[in-house]
Amino acid sequence: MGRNAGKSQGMVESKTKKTKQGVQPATDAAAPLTWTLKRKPTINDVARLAEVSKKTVSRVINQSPFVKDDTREKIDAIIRQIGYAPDPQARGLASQRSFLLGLVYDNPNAQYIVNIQNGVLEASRKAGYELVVHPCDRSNPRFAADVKRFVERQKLDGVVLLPPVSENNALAETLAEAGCRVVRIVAAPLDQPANTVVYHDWKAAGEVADHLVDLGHRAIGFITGPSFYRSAHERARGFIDRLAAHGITLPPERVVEGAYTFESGDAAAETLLGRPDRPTAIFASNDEMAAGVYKAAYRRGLVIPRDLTVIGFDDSALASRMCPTLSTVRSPIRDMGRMAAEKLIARIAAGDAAPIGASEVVPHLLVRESSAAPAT
Amino acid sequence: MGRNAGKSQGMVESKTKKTKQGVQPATDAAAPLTWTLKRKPTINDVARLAEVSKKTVSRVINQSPFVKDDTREKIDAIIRQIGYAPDPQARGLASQRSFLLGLVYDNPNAQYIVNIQNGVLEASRKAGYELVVHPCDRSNPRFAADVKRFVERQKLDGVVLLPPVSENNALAETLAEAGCRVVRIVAAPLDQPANTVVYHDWKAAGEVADHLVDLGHRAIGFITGPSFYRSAHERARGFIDRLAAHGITLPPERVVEGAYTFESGDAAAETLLGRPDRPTAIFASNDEMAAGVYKAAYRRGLVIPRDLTVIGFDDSALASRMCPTLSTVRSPIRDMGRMAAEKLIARIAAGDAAPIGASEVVPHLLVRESSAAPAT
DNA sequence: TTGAAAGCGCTAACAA
DNA sequence: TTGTTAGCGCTTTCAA
Repeated sequence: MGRNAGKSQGMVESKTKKTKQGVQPATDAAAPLTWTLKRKPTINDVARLAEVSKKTVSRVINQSPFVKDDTREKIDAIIRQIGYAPDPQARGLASQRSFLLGLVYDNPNAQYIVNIQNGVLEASRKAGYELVVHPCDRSNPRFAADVKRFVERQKLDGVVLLPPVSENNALAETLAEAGCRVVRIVAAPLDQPANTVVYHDWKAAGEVADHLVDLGHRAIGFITGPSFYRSAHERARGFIDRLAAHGITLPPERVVEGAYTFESGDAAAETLLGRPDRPTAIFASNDEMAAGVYKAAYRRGLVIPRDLTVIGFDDSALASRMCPTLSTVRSPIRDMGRMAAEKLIARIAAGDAAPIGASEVVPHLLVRESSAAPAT
Repeated sequence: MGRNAGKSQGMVESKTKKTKQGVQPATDAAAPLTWTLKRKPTINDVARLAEVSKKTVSRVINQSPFVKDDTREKIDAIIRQIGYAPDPQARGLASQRSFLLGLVYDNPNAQYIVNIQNGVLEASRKAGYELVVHPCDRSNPRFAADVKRFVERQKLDGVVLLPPVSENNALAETLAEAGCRVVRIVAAPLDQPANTVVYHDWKAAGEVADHLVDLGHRAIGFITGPSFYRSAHERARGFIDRLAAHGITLPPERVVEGAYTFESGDAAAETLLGRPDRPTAIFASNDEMAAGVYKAAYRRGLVIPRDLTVIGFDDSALASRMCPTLSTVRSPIRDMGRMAAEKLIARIAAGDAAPIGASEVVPHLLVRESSAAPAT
């Protein structure tokens, strides 16, 4: 100890202390009724005008219960009168937080990002948080360190992780260890319920299977997502299991792996439709790929849905704009963003005390024009 | 003065000073070679290890030229060694900044937002800024005050405004008065070049006119954007002027105002195609509406492009995924975001000193499958 | 070229 | 229930 002790103190009485105040009332006695300074009011101004200590004002700001009602009202009135707003930087510096939430993603789907983002914003706004967006690149070996650095430097109060980066357990742990609350949006439960918003794509994929079978399709093609996406697994599992329940097994040549891109959907459909007995229906694991199927069908002169039923997944903007409109699965994406942010905020507010139930989302099938019974 | 003077000083020597340090080397003398503390290193740690004052470290961090090279290298080495990173909150509190950029928008087009956002992120990352996104709602009467409050509270170093809210001069002025640098992305010059990235949609719309005329179209339908969008005006001006240059005047019944939405495009096309002598080509002021035109044509059994040529604007994801693919105008949206952020950062760095040239963007026409000569 | 000391605006620990 | 005091980690005069 004592390395610093006393070295920064001295006979300061004699020095002129430069305070930051601008114009002052002629006497210190009277509190001005209106705020006439250009300078933005600080907690000190509020304290002086209310004739209480900074700390009491601080208590009011932070909703401490240990303030007499009169005192609180008086302070609130002055705060409103002079338009005081606490400085988040100062607040954060003193309390080791930031009043900032983060959104970390590496998903290329713009519509998805914006929808989630809007949901997160809806909740965070309400609670007085601002949102810092932070795309990342899993292919970069330093990406986890980068994200950690971002979170630490900004002292983020919490972070929402989107798939597929949300599926990276190592990252989630790293961030949690760094003292940042994390909520992950994921396709399958892989963490405590308080830390995840889970969407059960497999159930919806099962609905797709039911739908196709109900229509009478037996020759069914399936384009999966890339194997490193959890959602791709879940969608495949739900679809295949449910088909099996109907006594249908997809032969390997009817299943093609796509990359969740338009081009890959086109190519996969080309493969499926190029075989001697082409399927009468194709389920593409997302809308982008389903659009690719449309293209392949268009090129071959096949008419949807007369010659081919096509089902997508995501209900992206595309789905309702295609001609014919695309049957697809809708997830309440924006709601998922909102739920994730709400979880985060609840945990921040409760100091992680209050247990927070699971947030589960079950998407559902929207039948549109691209569905029809197979030609007989 | 003296309101505060002396009241917070005293005989501090005798008090135990509670410093935040964790484990310390046994003696103050030797600087440890590696950083063994759990606590994140601060500027004080760097100063102590480098045996210089805080201020000198600060100078190094802030790239001050007034540091001897040896000193700088020594400090840099230690910074790297212990993995020190300055705390933006503390830095900001002391210097009245935040190292944060803002993105303010009220545009509903997700793809557009994300593209711009990515461009802004590309530039701001590089310069060590993080990005706070802030959608707003012009229909709310308090929206300008809200945005101002946001900018002031967060002490944003700069803000990028997207259209259409970027067209609001009052907002831009309010923010500038609040001391925040603003760069606007706009469809027509309405500010100093340093403050805007201008995209010349009218030129590209002219290209569309040339293209249609070259193909031989004379009966041309035009769906404009909503009149309160600057871009809608510019696109209309460019298109109509250029048609006029070819000696073509659009009769009023061939011009319908849309709302930049899919549905409005559908409805407008319905109107245009429902008239006795329907146009052989339709230029929709954005891709969303062009998709609506596809739908109306599909419903009426018209084949694009055989019966109808359709041109869009924006080169959204939709355009290349439609069947047939849509001829449209591509703006380098992401680049515009990057340019805007670069301007902001340059102005911040230069203290607004260095004049920054105009950033002008000229989009261009992409001819795809939806273009053809009119049937004869 | 460097350093000492005083804040930035707020919260925290402790005391009253 | 309220106030006092010492920081949070950095930059900024001003002086050396």
